[in-house]
Amino acid sequence: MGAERHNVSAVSDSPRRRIPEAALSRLPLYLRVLGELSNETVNQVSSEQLAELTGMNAAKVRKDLSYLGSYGTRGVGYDVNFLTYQIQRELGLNHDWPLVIVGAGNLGQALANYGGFTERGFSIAGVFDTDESKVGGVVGGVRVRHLDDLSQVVQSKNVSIGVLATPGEAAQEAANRLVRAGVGSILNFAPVVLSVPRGVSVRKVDLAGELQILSYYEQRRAANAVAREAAGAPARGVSA
Amino acid sequence: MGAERHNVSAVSDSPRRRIPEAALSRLPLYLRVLGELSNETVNQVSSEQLAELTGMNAAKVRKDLSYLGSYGTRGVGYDVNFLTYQIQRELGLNHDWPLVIVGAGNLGQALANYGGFTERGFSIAGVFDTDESKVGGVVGGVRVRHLDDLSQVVQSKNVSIGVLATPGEAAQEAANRLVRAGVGSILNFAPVVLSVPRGVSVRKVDLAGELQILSYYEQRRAANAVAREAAGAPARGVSA
DNA sequence: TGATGTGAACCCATTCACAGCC
DNA sequence: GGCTGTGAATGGGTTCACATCA
Repeated sequence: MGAERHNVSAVSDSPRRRIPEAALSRLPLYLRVLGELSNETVNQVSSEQLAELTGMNAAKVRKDLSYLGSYGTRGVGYDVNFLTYQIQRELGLNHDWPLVIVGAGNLGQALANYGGFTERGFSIAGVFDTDESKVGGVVGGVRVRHLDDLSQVVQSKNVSIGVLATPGEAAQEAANRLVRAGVGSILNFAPVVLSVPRGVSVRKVDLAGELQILSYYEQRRAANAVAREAAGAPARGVSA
Repeated sequence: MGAERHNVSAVSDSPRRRIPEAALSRLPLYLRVLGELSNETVNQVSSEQLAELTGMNAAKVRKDLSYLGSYGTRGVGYDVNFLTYQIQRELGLNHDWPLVIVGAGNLGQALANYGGFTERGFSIAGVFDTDESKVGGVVGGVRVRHLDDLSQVVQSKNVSIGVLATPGEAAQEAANRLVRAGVGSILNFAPVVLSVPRGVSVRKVDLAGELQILSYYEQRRAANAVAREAAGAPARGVSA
């Protein structure tokens, strides 16, 4: 595929250097911890401390942060508020993002009620469903609308993020509607692999899958316990 | 730190070869797709088809599956039911896993009601909270108990997986209780980095963090659009 | 002095490409 | 002939270790 090495002289230069996916996925974590430090009126923090608080190691923290620019002070550490600002800026969190939730079942309702989204600057522009018995109800302080109104809301409120919380059967069609309405990113809770046009970003959260992975660890732990009992050795854990 | 290189000759050798974390995390996905194929009474599937259905590529699928053993047939593909069985077996899904949910707020209730867990063989052995106004209520068909009863339930029902859905402030203490009660794996929805004894497995689901990552993509998309407008070039998307 | 920022080394994950088998 | 299973090659991510600078 594209064998470009220097992505320098692109169209007026990419708006900002691209952050590696793995590092990007940790920025929200740093952000949260920094927020807590700020509440405790801590002003400076070292990569060592940040590593401790996030369960990472210090070198990784420094490398991750270095993708944002050189915002630390050698011999001192990072200014908590300044670093917070820079991460927010990089993630695009310096303004609110309206989002829509599609699916007003158990999960959709919970997500609408879940304070964590609005707390972090994501306002809920609408909750949608096709089930007439749900339409008209109020969820998370928002009236549930029929999915047919999706496009209108997305456009009038400039929504670019959609949260998909339908049953699996309805997910692909709902995703199509989101895309047609103009949504560019989808957070998918439905147990389905979505097919979307190139350019649309999808992240998937697989709740049952997470449990299945834990099940694997538990099974190993159990098997180890049996093996240990047979041998009489006092080893512990599964090294997760 | 620990400079152990070969962890081979441990106690009586690990009960089964260890599956690389990355491959492990995809097994639930394969499993789900296989389940759908089975419903459609498809008997055989090639790595190519599985790749198509899961959004992976064929080589990755084959390598992932090869960690389980050699369960395919050259020139033919994989037997859907047999492969399903082998993955389930590897993940420890050939028996039910009881779990407890700690936190009966919005998220805890939603998870209890969410059919996806029980559908996949995880029964809910109990829902717990410390809030007296919640204790005694019924959620997901289960009575909410006081957190003080956790240990008793975990032990009598042999629970080894805990789902943590408390507010951040309560999460660490709740995790301590889970561990003390004997739970070995925790699925953590609280916006907190848990500290647990070595040997306990934790997986974290960061709902707000997922949105923040999408926000990054959207911000880039927006910036690209501006740059394109300035140049008049017809490129599309953010290459996510 | 002490902590950042970063090449280089290392390690794990993905992809390639083909031998092996049905 | 066709598809799996897997060594080898590649690539990305993590860690090391140190030059750099407040």
